[in-house]
Amino acid sequence: VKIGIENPLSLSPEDLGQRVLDRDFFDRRTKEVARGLLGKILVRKIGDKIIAGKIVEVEAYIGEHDPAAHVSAGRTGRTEVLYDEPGNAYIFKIRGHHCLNAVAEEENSPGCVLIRAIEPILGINEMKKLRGLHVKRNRDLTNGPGKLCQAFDIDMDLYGADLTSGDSLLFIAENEEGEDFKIETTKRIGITKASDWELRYTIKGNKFVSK
DNA sequence: TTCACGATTAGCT
DNA sequence: GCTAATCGTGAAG
Repeated sequence: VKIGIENPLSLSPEDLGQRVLDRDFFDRRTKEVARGLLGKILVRKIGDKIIAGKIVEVEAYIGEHDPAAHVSAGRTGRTEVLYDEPGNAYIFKIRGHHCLNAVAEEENSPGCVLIRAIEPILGINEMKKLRGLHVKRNRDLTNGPGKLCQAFDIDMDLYGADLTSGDSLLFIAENEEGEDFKIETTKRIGITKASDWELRYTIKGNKFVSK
């Protein structure tokens, strides 16, 4: 069965908790983690409701030597979690919008992967409520880092959340029923520093990427 | 305390 | 495609 917006019940919440990615998945070079996260399922639990979607677009921020990374200026208050163990959530605010990252690499090696777009699977009506009436098309629910955080109700309360536990309010699961895809590599979006570095990865041809 | 600067979005033309 | 709105963070004074 192919996972997608046409058959949103093809994954059960119970299955998703069983398929959670372990910490070793994130304990690799940031580029590998970024590419590996494509096609995986982001899962959010809000009370008895569950929201989930397939990751279709990510960007790698590869450490202090990356001029576009927040850690390029060294360790600061908001970047603390990046220096901790991999597999946790790094969340920050930009111009009034939240952005979700998965921390990669071992302790004191502050790489992370920005989740930029998701294909909705479960809880689409809930996403619509959270995003607001002005959103007409389903593809506009989650095709941007700030949009998907709003659709998944992700804010600073989830800073440092453990993405590797099925009991967590936010985690990432294996997609055993996913179809094959090709990865497209491009320049990162919306940055001025190191703007020619090709660290953005998308599922080629997917309609839910941000551009 | 002030100030400049974005890993953005929505609503225009 | 272009741009105004928007606001937390971090560095300087």
